[in-house]
Amino acid sequence: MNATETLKQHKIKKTTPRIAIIQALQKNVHPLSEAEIKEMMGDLYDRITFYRNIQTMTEAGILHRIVIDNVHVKYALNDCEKGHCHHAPHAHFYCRKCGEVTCLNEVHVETEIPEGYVPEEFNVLIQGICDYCNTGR
Amino acid sequence: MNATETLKQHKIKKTTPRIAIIQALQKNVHPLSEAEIKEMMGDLYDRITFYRNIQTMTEAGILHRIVIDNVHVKYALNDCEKGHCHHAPHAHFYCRKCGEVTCLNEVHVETEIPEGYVPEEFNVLIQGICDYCNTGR
DNA sequence: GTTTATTTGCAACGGTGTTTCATTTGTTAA
DNA sequence: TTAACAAATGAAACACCGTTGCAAATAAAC
Repeated sequence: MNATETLKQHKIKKTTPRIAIIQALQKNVHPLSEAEIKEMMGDLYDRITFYRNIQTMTEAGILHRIVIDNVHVKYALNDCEKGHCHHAPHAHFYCRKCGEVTCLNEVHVETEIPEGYVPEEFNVLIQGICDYCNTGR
Repeated sequence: MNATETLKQHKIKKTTPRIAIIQALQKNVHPLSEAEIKEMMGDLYDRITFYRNIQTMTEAGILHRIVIDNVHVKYALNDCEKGHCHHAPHAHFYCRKCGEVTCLNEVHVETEIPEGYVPEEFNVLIQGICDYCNTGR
């Protein structure tokens, strides 16, 4: 599905910066950082607009943020076809060497949640070394 | 165990700011934010020293950082006795209403990690509403 | 095409986290 | 105890991250 269709389907306005962000993410296998998206957007990039659109499109269900730590953040489309991110709750693998994030399969988390607590969202991040970095290719 | 013993046991120097940070965390059931620790430290707080000590003590195995999102970070002692944080890998519950973090039980994560990937660390954050906020007490 | 609501992009701001460096402090060993 | 050394502190300065208010531009609906 192309960027225009995606925006229409989620009922938010089709604007140049939004299309550019979606296309940048579509062109890559892995989730991207803001810097990477910025580079791909060229002149179309504006910091404030970027943050606002990330928020709007996250709320609209078009993409999701992947928080590695309080400094590193990546963005990925919910419907990316590559990997396993079909927006079923899934885990993310962060490679400490190359910094790439890979969306993993659906995840099952088992822990004891105290009486009365109501879970709404599960975030699972696995850190380590990816195959690429591990085997030297 | 008191703060001085903790530092000695982990073989790092006993300094005033470090003791103050540990004591602040010991006095509270829940993990604390920097702002909360700062308030408890009073004059003993210095931003740069704080960040460096968090890093030093994290590496030494005294405490751990809990990253909620790229803006909200909390800190907790590894051996807190309260809750379940005996430094076995555990999940964290973040209450979206009151902002408190609760350390949960040991966690078991099930997902399919691709061939060749070497996991080193699992981070699990569950977001939702805590009992306290849910039942109105 | 005109209207209307949304979005953009600028200015300005506050928070987060790091590096460099001189000074102070803690520890170890005499 | 004191001297000597290594480590930690705190000040200044910097780079990023993320948000808000507001006027101008733009998209969608009529």
